[in-house]
Amino acid sequence: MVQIPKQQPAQPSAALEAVSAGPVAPAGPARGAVPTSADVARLAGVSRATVSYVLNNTSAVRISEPTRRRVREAAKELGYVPHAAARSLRAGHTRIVLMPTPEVPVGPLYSGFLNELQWALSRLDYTVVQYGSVGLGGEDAARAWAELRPVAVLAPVAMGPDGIGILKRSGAKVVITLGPDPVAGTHALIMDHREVGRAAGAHLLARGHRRVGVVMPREEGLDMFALPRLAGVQESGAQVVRLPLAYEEDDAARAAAHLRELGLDAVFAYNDEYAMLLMRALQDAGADIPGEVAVIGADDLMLGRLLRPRLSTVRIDLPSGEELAGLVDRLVRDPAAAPEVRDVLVASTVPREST
Amino acid sequence: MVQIPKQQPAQPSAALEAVSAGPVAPAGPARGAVPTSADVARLAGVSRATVSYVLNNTSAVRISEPTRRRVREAAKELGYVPHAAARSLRAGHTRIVLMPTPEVPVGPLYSGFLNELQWALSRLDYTVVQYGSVGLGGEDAARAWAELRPVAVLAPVAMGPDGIGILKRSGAKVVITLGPDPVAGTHALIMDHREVGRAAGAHLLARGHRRVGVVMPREEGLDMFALPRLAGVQESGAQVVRLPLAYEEDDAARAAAHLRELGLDAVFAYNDEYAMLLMRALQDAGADIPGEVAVIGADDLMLGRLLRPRLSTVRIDLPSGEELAGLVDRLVRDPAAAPEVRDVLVASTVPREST
DNA sequence: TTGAAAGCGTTACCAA
DNA sequence: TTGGTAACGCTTTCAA
Repeated sequence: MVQIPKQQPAQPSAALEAVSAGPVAPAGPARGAVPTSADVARLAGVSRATVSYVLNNTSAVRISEPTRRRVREAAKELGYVPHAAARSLRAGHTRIVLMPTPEVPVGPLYSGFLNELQWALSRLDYTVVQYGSVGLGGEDAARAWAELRPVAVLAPVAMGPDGIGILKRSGAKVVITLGPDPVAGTHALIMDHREVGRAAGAHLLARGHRRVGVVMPREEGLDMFALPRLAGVQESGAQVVRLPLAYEEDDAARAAAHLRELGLDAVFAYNDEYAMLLMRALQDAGADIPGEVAVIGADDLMLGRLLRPRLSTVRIDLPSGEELAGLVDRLVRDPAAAPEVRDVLVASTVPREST
Repeated sequence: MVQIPKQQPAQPSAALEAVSAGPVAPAGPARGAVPTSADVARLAGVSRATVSYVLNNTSAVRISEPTRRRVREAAKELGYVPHAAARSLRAGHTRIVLMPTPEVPVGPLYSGFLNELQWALSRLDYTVVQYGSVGLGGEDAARAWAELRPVAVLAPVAMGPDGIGILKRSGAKVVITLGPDPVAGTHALIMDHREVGRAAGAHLLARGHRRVGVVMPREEGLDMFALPRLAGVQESGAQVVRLPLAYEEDDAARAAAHLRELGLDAVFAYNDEYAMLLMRALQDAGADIPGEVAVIGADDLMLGRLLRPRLSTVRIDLPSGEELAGLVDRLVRDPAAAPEVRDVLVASTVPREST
């Protein structure tokens, strides 16, 4: 209460400008400074409130046409752009949807899915933020994400109940987990890749193959999908041998030789790309496909249809990005809705010539 | 001045809490409300300033160990997470790097590149925001982006000088365009896909092929790359025929027939995937490759090595994501640096068996 | 129809 | 060593 009580609480920035820009009172924004709505107001000769009304087309208030024009012209002249952070600070919420990025390139199918989802969300006027958790554990990652106060989070499987609690408590209206298992207290899109393995295993068994090799990519980060796919094959009742395979020709040749030594009569190759790699190595070594060994991939990529023999595969249907974005939007509007658990991964075999 | 004038200007939220949560003054945050640093301060019995000092490890100030502990415990108990928007509002800047997403799936090479870049930026502690411009024209898009006050923008080619002006004026320290041509006033990473076409054309000419078909994907959005690649082939001096091709087997069969009718002796197939598609159609129609018609792709994907004949291709080297992220970081620290124009796309032919 | 002012959650200056 | 307070840019209620 000693000095400068509350003399001119309204125009502090104007004071700063006077210092840095030169002359006195009604100056424009300082050179190099970003114009604010106050600058627009000053230039248009109105109050900040009026500027806000005009630029947001607030319908509850009637502003005269001349005033509107003056404000708009001032805004344009200054190149004024509203400040999203300030706006959402005031509003108390954001339109941010957080999508933690998978750490690893994760195949054309899934990344296409994420991409589509992203676009669909943008179209619904959400701001999609990709956040790398970068070496943070579950809870630390959740805290980092929570700083952005996202209205919704689409979390990969790693997220546990604690992380979810942190996000919810920070104001996230919706947390949706994508993964093999539901997490208590939130919506879940179950994407159980065991189904993929099961489909492949059942198909191979039906064709009379018992001893099945399952390709396990050596590439980091693919375990997330590879392990459940393996488990699925095992559940189908086939006799399973793991075949580690790096995405390189040399390693494929080695794996092909190994596979023949083991006397396996079929291979589930993780996906179509690894299948193509391994199939080529087998053919180069003189193996007959599917006579000596049957090969099945997954993801139903175009390339499978182009191989000879044509590659059998497991087709994976994921919901469209638009559909999912719609779900997110619906849940944001009605956050009280009971946790929804949806099985969204549908696997079906596409028999072709390689099995 | 009728009710509740300005009695307790300091604790408005506390007042709200009193209403919704029950008892009087020093309550915790209202149930369901997001805890703020003020809540932490209250619980720890210190001021907000002290909370800030403790949680940010401000070195300029010495806080007693017991106080630190009290603050930290209070924060943990409440599940306090700082509010990024408030922080950056106060700070006057963000660590947001805006990366407008391409509207279309754009091939494994480029999307891998973007993905890598994104991770590298996260690792440098930037927040990467993917923004879909969704039908906004250049300037409107720029304005939408500017609302986030990004410290840096990595813009696709579309951005013109006006858009750049808007971003710069809104406080973006760095704008980098990715595209075929530099834009005045900013840094540019020149990715000139004509080089790809030139390399392919030169290679085919050197092998004695004159009449070259150039595959033009019918898929939307790929023109961005396809047109310059076409132009590059034309510049190489070959006689060029455009071959529109959708990424489907049927259309490939049609295109293959058409190509043979035209008597072309070589094809540059846009990329390896289209090359594989077309090559298969040609082979199925009984064409000898490279005897009757030579085929060259681009991007040097693994699949090219697995085809028979092995696919010749144009290898594209882009800088690593880490390198680029480093560049962004350097420019952010030194925004005054003269605009840098770097040619980052290096194309080299990888001759194999298909030419 | 317009304006004044409060307040969103932070941090940083200055005083105690 | 700690606390009070102003200020970041915006929206919105209340008054005029």
